[in-house]
Amino acid sequence: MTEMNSTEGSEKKSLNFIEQIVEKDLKEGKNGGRIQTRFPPEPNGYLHIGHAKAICMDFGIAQKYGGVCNLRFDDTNPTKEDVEYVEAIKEDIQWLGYQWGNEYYASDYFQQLWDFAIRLIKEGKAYVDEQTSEQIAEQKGTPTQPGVESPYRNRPIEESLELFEKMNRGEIEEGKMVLRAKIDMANPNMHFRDPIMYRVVKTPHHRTGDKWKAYPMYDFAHGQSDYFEGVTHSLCTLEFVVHRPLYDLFVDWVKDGKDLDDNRPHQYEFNKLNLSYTLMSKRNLLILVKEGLVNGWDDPRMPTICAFRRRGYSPESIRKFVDKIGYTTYDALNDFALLESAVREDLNARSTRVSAVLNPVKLILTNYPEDKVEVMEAINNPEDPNSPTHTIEFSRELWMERDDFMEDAPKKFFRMTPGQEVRLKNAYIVKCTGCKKDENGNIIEVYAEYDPNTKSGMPEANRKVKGTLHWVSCNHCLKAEVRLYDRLWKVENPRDEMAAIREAKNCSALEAMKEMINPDSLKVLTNCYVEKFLADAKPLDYLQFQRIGYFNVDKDSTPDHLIFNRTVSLKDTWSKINK
RNA sequence: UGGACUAUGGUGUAAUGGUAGCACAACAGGUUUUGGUUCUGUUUGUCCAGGUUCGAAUCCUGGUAGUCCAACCA
Repeated sequence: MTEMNSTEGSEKKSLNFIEQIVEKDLKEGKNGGRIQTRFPPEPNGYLHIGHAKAICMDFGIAQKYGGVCNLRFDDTNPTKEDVEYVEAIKEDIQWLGYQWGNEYYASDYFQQLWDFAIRLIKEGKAYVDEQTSEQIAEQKGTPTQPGVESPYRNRPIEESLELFEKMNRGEIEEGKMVLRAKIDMANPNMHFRDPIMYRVVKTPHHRTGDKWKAYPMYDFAHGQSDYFEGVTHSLCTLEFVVHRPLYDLFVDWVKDGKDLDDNRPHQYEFNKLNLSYTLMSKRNLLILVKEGLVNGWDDPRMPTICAFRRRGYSPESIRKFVDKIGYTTYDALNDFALLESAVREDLNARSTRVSAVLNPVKLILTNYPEDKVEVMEAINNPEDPNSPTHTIEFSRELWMERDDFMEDAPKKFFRMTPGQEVRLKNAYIVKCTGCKKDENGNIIEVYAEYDPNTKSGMPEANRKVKGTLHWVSCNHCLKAEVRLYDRLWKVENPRDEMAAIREAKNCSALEAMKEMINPDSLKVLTNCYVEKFLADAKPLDYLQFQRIGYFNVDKDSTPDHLIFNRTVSLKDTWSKINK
């Protein structure tokens, strides 16, 4: 955690608006000079990269200003939540490089919240409403029209008290009664129009079982939970701006004049992450998984944290990305290229360089002895001055990339073509002499002659040659499957595009998704060869297949069936020229 | 159309009344045993109209555009 600051925070950077607020509060001695935040996920799904942005904020602020960030599961809706998600969320946070202070649950406060609700009923600030949800919605009005008061609004306190108890004892069916705060049905802020505080849910809770039948709503739980825990800065995303007055009101009520006035949580909102070519909402991700459009929550094309991990992204690269996009109050759409540049920057510095041929064609060095095998030395990472090396065998028959040979090549093709010299990385300079084709004209073998005086390390090897190709020795390599991932969506803004398609065609979310999905988002290559050095590679090892991209071992890989994922390609200026 | 919030190059983000800067992207070139990396350079910006001020991206007024709010979700 501390070394993270030294690597990532070394550049001079201006403070974001939240940091400015925190520094000001600290200076003024608010909350006794204490900083406490929380990361409050609902355990109802997997964390995605949008959550990573919130995590970096919540944990980052506490870390930077000597405070604490607690993990609090916002588990107030048992119909959606499960312990399965609790564990996954904890794993993802830790993988990102953060550690919480305490592990809390909103369900820990059910009793305190209940007592508070009882107090509000007794003070005439809350009442049990027996109307249907449709009736309540109707009376709520619209943003442009005020609401009307419920006929139950002024019922006797004793009646509400008794009914509220019944709600919680399971004597009331779901949907038949709710507890509402008595505030202001005409308020221009919809959240003030007698918001629902409690509803009946009979699904057992993943932690409290069937102890409770009445559960608090988000607005009645969040601010109070923050207050109970001593949160000073309650950070969340922009869509909660309109909730803030209600947050403050409930905190005022629960404080009830106790405590110093500045000893209370304050909510601040920042912009959530929108990424181009990415669909972020949990609801839509769930459709992708359930309908089999992807292979699970950690399919490397998903924007979930576990998918990025499986795909070979480093936690540092995600933090670096979040740091680059910053925090503001503007609803931005971030370019996916920025994330890719962050992961390339990080992986360039740390990945082990290896040779892999994804689309092989045989290269025969006709003047190289048939039985000879040489062992060449390859540096693991040229970016690292202290880099170790590993060895790779060289022989007469090699695999090279099919794309690296052209019989009739354009001028700027610095690769294998008859009559032209190229360098074989870490080995010799060779001159192409021709090729052999099958009856359909497909190239099946490429021929070249090597220059024995140009082995890497020899003086002659310094001769200027335009191209350098990677290769593996046919008799000294491993067969592998390689999975190439591309963006899942064809359109830059899938969220807006999906809404537009659904509006135009009056179709389901699934149908709209099928229209936007990129059919080439996954290409599986089963006939690849990698150097032997990779036999022991593990899923979290960072690799660069030289001249191709960054890769890692997939979690499903076995010694008998090696599987690699492409994390991200290398920048490729040749393909641009070639277009 | 009631309320809340927002607007700086193609994208994101600084400048906190005093020289509009940085990153990504794009383009051109140097270096390179990865057409990678790296280095140098180039292009492109304060939504509009008024006002306050010696001075406005910044403050004020009015437009325009966008986001959010009418779950017994969080």
